[in-house]
Amino acid sequence: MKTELTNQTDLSAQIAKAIRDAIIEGRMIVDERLPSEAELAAEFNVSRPTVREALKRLAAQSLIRTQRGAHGGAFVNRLSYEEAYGQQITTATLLLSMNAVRFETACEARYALERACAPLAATRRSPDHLATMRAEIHRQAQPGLSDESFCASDVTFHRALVDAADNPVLSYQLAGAVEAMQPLMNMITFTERSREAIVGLHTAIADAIEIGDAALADANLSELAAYTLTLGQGAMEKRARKSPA
Amino acid sequence: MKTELTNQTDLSAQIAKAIRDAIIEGRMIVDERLPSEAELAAEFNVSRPTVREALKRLAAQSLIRTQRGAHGGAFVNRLSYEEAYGQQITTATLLLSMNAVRFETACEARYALERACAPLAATRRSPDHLATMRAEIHRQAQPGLSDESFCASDVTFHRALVDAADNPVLSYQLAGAVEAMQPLMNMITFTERSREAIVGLHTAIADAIEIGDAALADANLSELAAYTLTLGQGAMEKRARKSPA
DNA sequence: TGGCGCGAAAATGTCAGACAATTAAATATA
DNA sequence: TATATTTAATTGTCTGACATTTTCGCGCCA
Repeated sequence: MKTELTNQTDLSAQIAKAIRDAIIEGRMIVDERLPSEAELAAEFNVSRPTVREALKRLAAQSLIRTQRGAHGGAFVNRLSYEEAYGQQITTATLLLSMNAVRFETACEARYALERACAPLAATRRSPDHLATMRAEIHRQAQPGLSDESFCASDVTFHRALVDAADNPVLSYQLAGAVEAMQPLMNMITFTERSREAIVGLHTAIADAIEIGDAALADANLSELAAYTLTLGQGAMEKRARKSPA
Repeated sequence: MKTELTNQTDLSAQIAKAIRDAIIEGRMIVDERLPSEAELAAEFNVSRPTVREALKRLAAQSLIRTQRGAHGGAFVNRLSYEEAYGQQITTATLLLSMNAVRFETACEARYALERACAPLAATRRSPDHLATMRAEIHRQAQPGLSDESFCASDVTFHRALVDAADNPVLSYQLAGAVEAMQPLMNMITFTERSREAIVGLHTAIADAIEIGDAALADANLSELAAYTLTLGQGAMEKRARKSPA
């Protein structure tokens, strides 16, 4: 079968779209093998390099995977949560860094979403998630921890909190929101006092989650949100004074 | 400069990663022009088709755009909210459809996130967003509307609700959650009674948002969540009976 | 002097054909 | 029967060429 293409845009983009649509609309199912590159080239009436460019586009979105060898080829890939997390994080991080998103905006979004998880987390938290949260709190209390490590630990803590809600779709959505904040948080210099305050709130949150008190967890998260906001605004002001427009 | 590559994986994947890292880490800024394909080929010591495959991978993620012609080339692309929405939606939709996510899980995630927006929406809603919500409610009350159109209108209504929170980062995050639900919702056959109930709740939500009553909006959203859940469970049961495993 | 057309140059887009590398199945061999 | 070898299919990569698009500058003419 020869499939018609216009010559308005890149052929490889059109071919990629045609295959992507087939996958999204369910005309191709998971693990189904696509025709070989040579066959696709014949079908779309283009050369093999052009087909390959199209396939690479799809591979970049984790829509297909390729195998070499005799019974190799391109297969429709089951999009795993891990892959989806990764794409989410990349996209969210770039979106924030490239669009001059205000610290307040990102912070508000992140804590609004995180508070949505708190009630579920309070109900369903497993010992595992609680242990992770406690371990990260302990790490954060270590003196001599660099600001970067402190932030990284903060991210791990919050992801454990989100994962405690035991809803993979929520975890997927939140991955971007939590991780993309890290570059912004990394701009903050954490004083000993501010670390102490954060560790205190983290502990309060973990306690509330442990005893299953959703309202208390929510209240503490709110407080943490407000505190983070003031820290961030301070850091942003300092930056602004150093390099005025 | 010659950049070394291993021969463990695809060269094009390695090249794409090298460039992607440069963009993410800020070593290349928005609108900066990449070296020409020939120059990249020389730098990485590969052929031009290989470089092109790498560039197509990046283009698929909207990280670069290309221009033909004399002063053309590949440029670092400012990731717009629109592009990010699109990727979000594609990824979220596939994630749900390919991983046999239960209706309950998706529904819970969506409404949890949406309720996070409600308080902000109640504070900040613009006449524009309210008008969109009212218009969609009106459309939903039309008799003879197909189930698909009803669902599409539902999505528009909820996106207006989310956008009313006036936080583009939140809107971005929620785009996937709201849109990805549509295929699942499309499986539901809406009776006249259920449409009436939904329109009623939508109206109650819009009213609460309009008068700025966050708690009332939240309560109505909760009720809508619960109602949607029962509708969905009914539909899933019917499907299960029709085609038992 | 000022606009207009036209060609040169630079870059991406596409093609054709070849060879390398990898993998699984079929076949031959001990 | 178990193992080694061949073979075929397929993706990965390279080379070289040509097509197309776009900008720049030059010469021409009013």
